[in-house]
Amino acid sequence: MMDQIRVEQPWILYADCEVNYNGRATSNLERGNLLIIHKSDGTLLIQGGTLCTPRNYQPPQAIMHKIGNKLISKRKNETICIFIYEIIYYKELSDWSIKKIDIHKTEKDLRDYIVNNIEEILGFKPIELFTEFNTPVGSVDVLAIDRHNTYHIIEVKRGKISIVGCTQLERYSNYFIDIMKNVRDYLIAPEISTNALNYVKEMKQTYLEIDHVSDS
Amino acid sequence: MMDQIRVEQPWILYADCEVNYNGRATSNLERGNLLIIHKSDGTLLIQGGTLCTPRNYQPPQAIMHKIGNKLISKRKNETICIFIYEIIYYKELSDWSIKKIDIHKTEKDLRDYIVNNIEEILGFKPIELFTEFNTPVGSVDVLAIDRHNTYHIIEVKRGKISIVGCTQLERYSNYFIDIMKNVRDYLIAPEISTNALNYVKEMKQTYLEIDHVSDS
DNA sequence: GTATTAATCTCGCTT
DNA sequence: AAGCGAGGTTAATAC
Repeated sequence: MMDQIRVEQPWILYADCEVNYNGRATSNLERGNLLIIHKSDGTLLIQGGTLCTPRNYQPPQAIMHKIGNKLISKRKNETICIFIYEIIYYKELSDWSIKKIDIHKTEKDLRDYIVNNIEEILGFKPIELFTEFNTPVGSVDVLAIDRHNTYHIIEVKRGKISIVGCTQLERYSNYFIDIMKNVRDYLIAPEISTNALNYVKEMKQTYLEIDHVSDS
Repeated sequence: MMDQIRVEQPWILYADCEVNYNGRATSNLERGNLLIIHKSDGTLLIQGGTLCTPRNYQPPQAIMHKIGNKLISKRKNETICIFIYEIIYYKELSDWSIKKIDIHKTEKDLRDYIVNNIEEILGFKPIELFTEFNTPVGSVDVLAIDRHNTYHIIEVKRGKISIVGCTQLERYSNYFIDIMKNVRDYLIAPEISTNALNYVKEMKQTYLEIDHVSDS
C-alpha cells in the first residue's frame, strides 16, 4: 500500500491516519482523514478540514522516512509520526512554483513614507535621521535628531497599536534616557486600541494617526 | 475547464495560476504551479513549493465565487483573486477530519506546575494565589500575595525569555506599584536570552529556571 | 549560530 | 465587537 509514496519527492496525500508529534511540545491527533503535504525543502503540513493553521507541521529541512505503515519526519529535536491506515489519494506534484510573493503596504512601506515626509510629520528638519537604529534593547524604527540634540524616537505600526507597541517604544526611550539623551516618543499607526491610548497619554508619548500609503 | 470546480465544497486544486490579494496589505504572486486548498469553513490556502506559510490565504468564513477563469474569495475587506491558466489536478475531499489537536507541555502546563509547587518555588506559603489575574494592562500569569501583603508577580514562558517578556512583567509590576502595592517580580522559564538577563538584573527582577514538566 | 521583530500573523479567550 | 496574549508561532534580518 505504501509503495507508491516517495519520501524524497514533493507530493500531497489524502489518508486515513493518526499523527503524533514530539519536540518543543507533544501532541496527538486522532485518527481521521487528513491532507498531508510534503515539499521538496522538507516542509511537512498536516491539514484538517477546518482552519488555516496546520494541525501538525515541520518547517523546511525536515527529513522524511518511511517505515512500514508509518511516515516519520525528523528535524533537530522534533519528530512527527504519521500512522497510515489507508491511502485515499496520492499525487506527486511536478514543477511546483517556488516564486516568492510580493507584498506591499507593509510596515516598511509606511516607514519609508514617514522618512520621506519627516519634516511635515514632526514639524522640523532633523539634522540626523536613522531607520532601524540598533540599540541593545531592539532596533528603533525611525530616529530623528533635532538641532537641540533631542532624540525623536518613532515606533511605526502598520495596523492597530496595542499596549505592547507602547512598551516597545518605552523600552527604546529608557535606553536613550539612560545614556543621557533628551527624548520625545512617537507612535505612528493608522489605529490604536483604547487601552494603548490611555497608556500613551500616561507615558506622555505622542500618537500620530497616519493611514496606509497608497500604492506607488 | 472550470466546470468541475464546486466553490461550496472542500477540495484541492493544483493549477497553473496567478494570485492577487488586496486587504490589509496588497500582494501579487506570479504565474506558476500552485497548490490551492479550499475547506468547508471557507478557509483558502495557496501553497507554493517551499516553506510552511501559505503564499496567500483566507481564514475561515471567506466566501468563494467562480467568475470565468477566476476564483474569487472574499472576507470582510480582504479579497483574493486567482486567475487560472490551467487545471492540473482537481480533487474534492470527502469526510475531511475536523478533529482538533491535543497539545501538551504548553505554557499552561508549566503554569499549573508552578501553582501546584508555589511554596517550594517562592519559599513561602501565599495567603492568596491567582492565575490569569486581569489588570488593565494585561493578565498576570501567576499572582501570589504573602502575609506582608507583598504582591509576587510571576510571568511564565514555556520557551526562552526574550526582552519582550521582561517588559511584559515590568508593565504588570508598574500597575501594582501605581495602586500602592509592594511588589516582587519573577520570570520563570527554562531559558533566557543574554540581553533579557541583563534587563532582568537591571530591573531587579528574579529569573527562575524551571524546565518543562514531564507528561503526567 | 543568537537575538529581535513583523506578520494579510492565526486562534482562543475574555470583557 | 474589541482587546489581549500564546503559539511547536514562522520567516526575515541583523549581529
